[in-house]
Amino acid sequence: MAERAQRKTPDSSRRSERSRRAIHDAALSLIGEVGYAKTTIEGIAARAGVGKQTIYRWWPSKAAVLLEAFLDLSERAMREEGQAGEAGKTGGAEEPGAAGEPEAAGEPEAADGAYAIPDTGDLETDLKRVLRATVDQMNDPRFEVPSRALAAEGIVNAELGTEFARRMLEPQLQLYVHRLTAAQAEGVGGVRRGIDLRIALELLVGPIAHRWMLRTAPLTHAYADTVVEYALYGLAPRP
Amino acid sequence: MAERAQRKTPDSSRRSERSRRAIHDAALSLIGEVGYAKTTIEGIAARAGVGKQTIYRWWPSKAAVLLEAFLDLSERAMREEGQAGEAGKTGGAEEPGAAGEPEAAGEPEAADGAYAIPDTGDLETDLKRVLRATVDQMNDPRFEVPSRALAAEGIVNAELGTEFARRMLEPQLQLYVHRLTAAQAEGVGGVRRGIDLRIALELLVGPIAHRWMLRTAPLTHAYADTVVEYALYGLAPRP
Amino acid sequence: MAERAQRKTPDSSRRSERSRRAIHDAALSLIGEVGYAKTTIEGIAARAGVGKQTIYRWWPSKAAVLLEAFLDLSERAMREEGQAGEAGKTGGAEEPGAAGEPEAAGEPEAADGAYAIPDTGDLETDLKRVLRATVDQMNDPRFEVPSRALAAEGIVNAELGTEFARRMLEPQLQLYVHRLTAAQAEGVGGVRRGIDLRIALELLVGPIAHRWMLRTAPLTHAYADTVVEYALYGLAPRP
Amino acid sequence: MAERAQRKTPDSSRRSERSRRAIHDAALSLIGEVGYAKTTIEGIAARAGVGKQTIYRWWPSKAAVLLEAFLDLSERAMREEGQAGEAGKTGGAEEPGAAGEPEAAGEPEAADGAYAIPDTGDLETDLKRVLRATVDQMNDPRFEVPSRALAAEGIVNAELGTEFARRMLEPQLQLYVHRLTAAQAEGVGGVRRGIDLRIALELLVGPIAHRWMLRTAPLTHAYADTVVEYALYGLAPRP
DNA sequence: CCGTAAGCGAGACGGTACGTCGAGTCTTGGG
DNA sequence: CCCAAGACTCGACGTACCGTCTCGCTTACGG
Repeated sequence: MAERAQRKTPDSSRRSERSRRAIHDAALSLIGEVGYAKTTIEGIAARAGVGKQTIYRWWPSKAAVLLEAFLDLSERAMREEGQAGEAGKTGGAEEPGAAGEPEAAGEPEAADGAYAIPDTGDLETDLKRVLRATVDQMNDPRFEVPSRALAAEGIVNAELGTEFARRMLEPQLQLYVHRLTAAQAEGVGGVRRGIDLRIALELLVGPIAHRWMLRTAPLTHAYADTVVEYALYGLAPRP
Repeated sequence: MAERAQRKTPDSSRRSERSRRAIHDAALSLIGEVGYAKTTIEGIAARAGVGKQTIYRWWPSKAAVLLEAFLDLSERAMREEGQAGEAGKTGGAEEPGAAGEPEAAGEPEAADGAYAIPDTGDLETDLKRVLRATVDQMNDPRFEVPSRALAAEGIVNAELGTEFARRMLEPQLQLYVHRLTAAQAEGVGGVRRGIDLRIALELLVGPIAHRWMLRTAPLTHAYADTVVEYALYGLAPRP
Repeated sequence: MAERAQRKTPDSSRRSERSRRAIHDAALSLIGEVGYAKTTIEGIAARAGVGKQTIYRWWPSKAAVLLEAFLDLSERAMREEGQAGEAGKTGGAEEPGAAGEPEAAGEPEAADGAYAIPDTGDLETDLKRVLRATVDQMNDPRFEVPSRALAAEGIVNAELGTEFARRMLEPQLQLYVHRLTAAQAEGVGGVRRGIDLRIALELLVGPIAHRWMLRTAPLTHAYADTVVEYALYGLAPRP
Repeated sequence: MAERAQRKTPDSSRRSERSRRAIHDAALSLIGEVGYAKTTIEGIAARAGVGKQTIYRWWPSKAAVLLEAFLDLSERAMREEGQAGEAGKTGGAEEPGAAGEPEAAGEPEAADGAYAIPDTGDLETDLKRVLRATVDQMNDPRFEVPSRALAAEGIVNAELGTEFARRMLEPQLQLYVHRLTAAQAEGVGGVRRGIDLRIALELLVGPIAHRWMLRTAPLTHAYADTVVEYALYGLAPRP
């Protein structure tokens, strides 16, 4: 989306990295301060000390600016975390995915193997750990406003929604699929054969997203734990 | 929301029913035609043959107009359906709630008893029936655009989101709770004691909502069925 | 203008005198406070504690309300003055004429003879006296704002302008004509025969009005005196 | 007035001359067609094919637009006239001044010397000529509507009134002062020494303005002539 | 003496214009 | 040719009043 030109494809090699950064920062800070709806392109340009045209030249819409800025933010956040912590704790899921593909800029993305759901052999514990991390991230105010803005935009705007899902969410969701695949291979103590893992994943992640969306009740670790338990063992009485 | 005044509480007994209706209709048709973002208050007023002030007098925002119009639509749709069909088929869930209250009166929960999840004694079948109906409704183009618009607005705007959930979704969700409560009482073939029914419900409805939101894959009856099965019997191998 | 009906001539015998008065007062006070342009019918109605329709029923325009209110004011001012002073001093000219015909209400208008330019036999002195009074009235802040509003409206709106001139100004101007007629009869020390008195009057009153209109210089008694002298004896060197 | 900024002083060097012209033309034509009161900024913008903001950016009010447009018109009218005629005929007075300055430059008095009251040595004749021209201009329908609008606005709005007088009227009035000064130097057949020329001028011009304002009688050449005669030789019998 | 038909206060209504904001495009001057 | 700056056209915002139209209510009259 970043590379999409506006009229006659500007020469991206001459692009000012300084401006790009300033626009990201301005966009994120403004959205944090006044909300997405009241954030304007003009406002971003002014705060970034940039001409409006510089934004229009490189991005097709306000949402695209935010998406890129947010991707950048997540990536940076992840890198910091990755340095000092171990990978397992990191794995957010749902909203603010960790391993977005880097766009435009060329920094190599090492994540793939680095950020994975840990496999202690105990599926239940592993899933709880990851889902708790996801819940934490969703509660992090730094991420909440932009996440909501992007999710909202994505619900209504299919193109951006797809982009958002592909770049932010899918990488995370794939981690689940990996872990569940492993669990399915284990036999006992894992996941039943024949289970569609994509749907299995949604059984875990859907309820979290639902509660986040509707704000019907707070998102807590306890909630995450219960979701994992119910999903693994079902609602029906065990025979 | 209708009674909420704007500046110095207009006299709602003098309110023109004709205008209210025309505004609802204009709002829904415009949103269907050009989408929520490009629908303007000015446009609604023009199409409804109404002064802008008449909208501003009675609603605080475009979203509020749409919410009320949509509630009205659902209600009418329900009434029609209720006349010719039986209740079981009706029970939509997630998005476009069926049992909106008559909106002039203020009761938050109006699922008169008329609209309830059927209880054939077979929980799995009953849930599949309802979830399929929900899926159908989500795929109904008449509802899709406004639903997405309201959901998007609700994600970002907590006040409207709460209102939306309270008036559109909760009545439906309560139906699930009722049915699950009955199932829990049954003993065998139902729901395990000790299960938090609110969470149980989210296990069923969350995945549907998730897929609808992210558009990762089409929402089908088969999907609904699978979700019910996984939720009831768990992902783990049965002992 | 007051009697002109709006649609189907309301029954003026049932008219509320209380409202009429309240509207006059509200109109004058509002115009004094915020100026004519920012005075609105709605504002007058609100301050008068009157329904808007009551204004629209009896007056065709804001200007008409003001005209009537101002006429009323002048009349009352005159009556008060007339009680305690002698007539000669009173005679204002130009703008806020004294002897408007009373409208609608039936109070007898005694003015005609009462308010006249004094005839001491010395034309120059008499004219100075009257012109000084006119100047005083134009400088009276109580009259200035409404006068200017009405004059402005009258310049642009011929109908109202005529009405204004006829009811406010003409009575005053006629007084000049009377006095000049007498002066013309006198022979020496008066006005030359063959002089068109209407034009003579304008020679006296025009310069005052001009200066009032353009605000090029303050209106003073000295100015009035000089105008009288120049008008009587001409600009050219006397032979 | 054009350079006066609205909020944060736009850069007048970037100003679009095309728009300025279009706005002038639109304003004058609309005022001619529907009158000043029914002319709206929105209407001017629409007819000029210009955004409203472009008007609000450069002018503080509708009246200011008209003033500038009218100044421009007078200037152009003058230039045309000046090319083909001799100066004497030109001298309008009162309302639509002839010698507007080029307005981009700021000199308040631009009567280059080119436009002056002729001095044939016969003051009476000279004054009649000029006053007749003034009368003609006041009767010219092209000028009447805008003149009345500006005069009306100026009566009520001191700031605009002053501006109007300074830029439109004063240059003309100064011409009178020049001519009268010359006349005063002449001795016999001119103007008496000791006469205040400013007041003398008002004696000539005031009556014309008065009659124009009140519409009490038509403005004719004969009237102009009579005014000159009365003013020069006085109303009183000559000894 | 009692209905009934005004005038009245109140204020909702369909409109028009206001003055402002921001979108997205275009132009200018500087690096 | 990118960029900052910002003027441009356009369209929508939310507000203020317009002049018309009900509403109840009071008030005086005429059957």
